[in-house]
Amino acid sequence: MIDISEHLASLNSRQREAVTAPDGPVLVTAGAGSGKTAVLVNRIAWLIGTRNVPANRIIAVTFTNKAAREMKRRVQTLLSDAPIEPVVGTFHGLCNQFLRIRHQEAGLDRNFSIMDQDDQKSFIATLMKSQNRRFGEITPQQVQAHINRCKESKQRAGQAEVYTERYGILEEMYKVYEHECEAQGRVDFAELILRTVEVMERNAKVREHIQDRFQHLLIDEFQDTNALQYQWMELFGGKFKNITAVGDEDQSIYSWRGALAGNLKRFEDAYADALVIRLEQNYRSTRPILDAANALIKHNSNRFEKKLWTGKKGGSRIRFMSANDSSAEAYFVANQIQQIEATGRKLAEFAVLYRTNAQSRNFEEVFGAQNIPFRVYGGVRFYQRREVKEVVSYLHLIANPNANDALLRAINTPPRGIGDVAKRHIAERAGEQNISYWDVTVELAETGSRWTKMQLFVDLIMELRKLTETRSLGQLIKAVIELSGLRDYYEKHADPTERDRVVNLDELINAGFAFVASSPAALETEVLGEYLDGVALDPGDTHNDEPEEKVQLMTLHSAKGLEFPVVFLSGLDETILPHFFSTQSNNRFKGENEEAMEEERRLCYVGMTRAEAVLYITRANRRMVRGEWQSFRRSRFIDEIPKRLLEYVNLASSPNTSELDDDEHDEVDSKCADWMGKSVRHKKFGEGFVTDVELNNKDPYLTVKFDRFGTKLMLAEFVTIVHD
DNA sequence: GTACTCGTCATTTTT
DNA sequence: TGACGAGTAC
Repeated sequence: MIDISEHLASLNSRQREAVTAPDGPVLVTAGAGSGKTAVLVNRIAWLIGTRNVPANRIIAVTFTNKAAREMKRRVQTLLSDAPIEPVVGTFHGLCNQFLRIRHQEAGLDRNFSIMDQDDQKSFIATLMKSQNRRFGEITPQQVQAHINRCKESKQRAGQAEVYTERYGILEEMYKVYEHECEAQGRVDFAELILRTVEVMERNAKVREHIQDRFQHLLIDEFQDTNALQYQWMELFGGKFKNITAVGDEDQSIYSWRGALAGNLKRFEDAYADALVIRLEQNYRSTRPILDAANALIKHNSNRFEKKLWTGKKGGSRIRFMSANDSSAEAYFVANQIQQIEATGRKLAEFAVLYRTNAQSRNFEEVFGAQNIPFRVYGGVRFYQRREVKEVVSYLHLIANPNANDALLRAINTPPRGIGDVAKRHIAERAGEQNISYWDVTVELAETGSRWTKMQLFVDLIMELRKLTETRSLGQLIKAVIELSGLRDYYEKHADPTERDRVVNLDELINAGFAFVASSPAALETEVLGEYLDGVALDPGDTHNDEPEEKVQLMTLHSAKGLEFPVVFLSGLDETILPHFFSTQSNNRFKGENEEAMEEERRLCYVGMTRAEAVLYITRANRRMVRGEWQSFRRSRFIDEIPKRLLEYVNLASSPNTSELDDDEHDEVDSKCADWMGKSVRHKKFGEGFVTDVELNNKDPYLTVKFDRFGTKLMLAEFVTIVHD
């Protein structure tokens, strides 16, 4: 038995309650920075160490590979001697493992390959082209959205009733897509989960086996689960119902991808006996930051009321800067960073957050000019680069001869004289004879001298396939790059930006060698398959682990889950944050899209709660948008933050931040307590109750909801308390 | 079959 | 502004 009581002692009582909750469903709603990961990690360790649950009978699910790795690492640290690890992974990663083992039950090709969103889109585009017909207004993205939406609601092609022509085309393409995926052994992200759910539902033997095996199921970031993932949870945890779900509806920022924050409520309703624990103590941010974030998120109506608090004393006001234009905004940020850095902070402690990727340009230019090292997260990922994708499609074709679009990409890269005519010929013959592109290519190569170019390509692939048996992955990738002529092609290219691609080719070889070192697979041929899964499911960051001394630039979405001592939340302008699309109506009769607006507010909330000590909010009157100057008004979100928490600064301000003293805090808190929720009477408006209290120059301003006159803002002296 | 030019189009993107 | 795909010129 492993004693983790020492670790439990470092938790607060609510956290401890969650960690040591008895068997049965547990729902933890955990505010930003309230230690939800600590709860999950400690609960796993407690189950293994104290409750003697075998580690391999615990399954924990996260959304990102990074989070999964982190969780594994921390559990391992807590249980230093434990020989077996719990099963920890992402929804997609776990489903992939499930399907690899049971590809027969799932009706999948043994070597099925996984398509990421990009692959899926271009696959659909290719299919649409090969249909040789007009699609009117319908784009591949729309078909993709349709397919993914259907799969998320468990709908297969042809199951929906078709009322409009448009919908008919979408359904038709869905059918073609399904058929081609089947034929080529391709599986998209949604399919991984849908297939798993289907097998679990259909196959009682598999279901019972899995349900018996996993005594405990834990899910992180529950607000981000979609309908299908909820069903996955019900199936995997269906026998013991020892399900621990952790989430925060206020941090739900992926509803546009099908995430249903309502799953938290659904869980609470579905498992009536669930132990519900709310974590509201924040360990990350100072009080002014928290107060501001709380005040902001309170403007969302569709949420469960909760208030984050901290035991921390002190903390400076949020510094708000309104610049004349976007470059002044960036100069201000650069300037503040330089000044604060001089007082001893490291560059990696600063983060600049923005709503859209396009905003990073401002900062990149100015930081470059000011010699501030920075790192931009996101952008074009390593495995999305053209030259990398080219090598990867060779690998796909080597591993899976049915991968038609991999063949199409590889066969003429670098250019070797096999153009559109030849490709079309391949596609047609494959269609007529119902065989793969690869088989056609082999046939053509054998039929005569007219296709010598194809013979060379076939020889190349055959040779490379042979190498998989004797060479390591790194050597194989190297061979692909050399023998295909890709290296030569890029090295001799006239355009210098094209020549730079060679660097990425070399990096890819390194990645191949590094992967083998960390891969559990025994055979070289299996390593290739695992590597390709990883490319799709866990492309990782190219420069991930190096502890860099650089300012971090990223979108609000990618900042979720991270924290930084100093945060610059930039672009707080109407139509940027909140974004233009959420200020638009999706319905002719309503002014704004309320749901979308609330998601923007949550996004802003996520950004603010990333800050530990210092939070800046910046904006600009004018910005360059698509090559034109545009004017902006400040974001409504700024007005939703109480004035007393903001310090207005300008370009010339030094970062000596003004402390908000605790007395003032406490006074505010006690004044708020005096008035919050009380029933009051006003001479003219009659009776109502207090929904909010703000202090302005120490005078309490009340927001009062009157029975007959709606909501009014007024000084407290104009009303009298009727009763508590 | 390949290289260039022009027109179009622009949220967020864990997997 | 700038990235990307389609269409045109070699």
